[in-house]
Amino acid sequence: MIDLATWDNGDSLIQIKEIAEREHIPAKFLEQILLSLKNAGLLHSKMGVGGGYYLAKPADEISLGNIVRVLDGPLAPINCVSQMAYEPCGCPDEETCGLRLVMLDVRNAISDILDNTTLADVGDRIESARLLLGN
Amino acid sequence: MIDLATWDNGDSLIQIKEIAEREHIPAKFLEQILLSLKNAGLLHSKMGVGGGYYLAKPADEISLGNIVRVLDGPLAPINCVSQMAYEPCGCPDEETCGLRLVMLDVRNAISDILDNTTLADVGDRIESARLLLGN
DNA sequence: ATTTACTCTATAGAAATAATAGACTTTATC
DNA sequence: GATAAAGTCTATTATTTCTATAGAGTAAAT
Repeated sequence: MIDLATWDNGDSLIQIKEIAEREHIPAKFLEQILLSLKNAGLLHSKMGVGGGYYLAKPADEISLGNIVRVLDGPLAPINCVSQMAYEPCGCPDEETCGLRLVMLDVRNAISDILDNTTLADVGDRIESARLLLGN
Repeated sequence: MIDLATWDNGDSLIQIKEIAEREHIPAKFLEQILLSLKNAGLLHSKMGVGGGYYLAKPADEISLGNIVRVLDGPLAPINCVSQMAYEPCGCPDEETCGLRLVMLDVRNAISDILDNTTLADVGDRIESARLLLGN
């Protein structure tokens, strides 16, 4: 998604093969990943000659949280503190479970970062890093 | 470890079977977990009749970070931002990898919480939660 | 008609996770 | 010294997840 946001210039489509080469990912593996992101509504695509993928929304409207949830599932380290996939964990009392209280803080810390960082923000950070290194 | 810290009254040893029953964990499975923690130096034990486990250090000197690293490995979401298990991830340029910059923030946010929360802190939070709920 | 490129489903291999089993060692106590 | 209690150590299994590969199918441009 970062690759797509980086190389997207508004009108051009980007092909699996292109991304696979740039990012060193097996094309057939990438294919499934892109398909998941498409089915989740984060990407659109066009079939046939000259086809390819493009972001479904502007880069500043797609957060890393959106993407990670699609590809890796819940942000929470344990399910009993997950917003999207809550499951009781079987401890004696969830309300007063010390581990759960701390892991909820962890989940929120992760979500504070990933849900508030968009693909556009990532692009900005890449540029800053390049400037700083003189590339 | 939280169970041990909670039920530790300075001199008594606690047995696998006891913890297994309180926390609903298969005893044979718990056994291996406690053994790992022991081999990592976080627990001590005594064999034979009247034996059991006890914390190797006071509860306020054992952080959740210590424990999680022993049982689950690195805190980092990806190895290229891990302090304890760094590995290159194969992206074109690590220095300017946008994903890596953000995931480093995530790793640090997790570590800020887990490395600064001790078993004693967890005990305090459990008590506060109980008071609040009137238990 | 042909080529390009995405779509969809199945499958395989490796690693991690959760759990189980059994033989062995140490120690207290009768 | 025999016995029972309790931790030690290694192997093995079952399930799931991760990473990857394969191949047949569909859509669109030329």
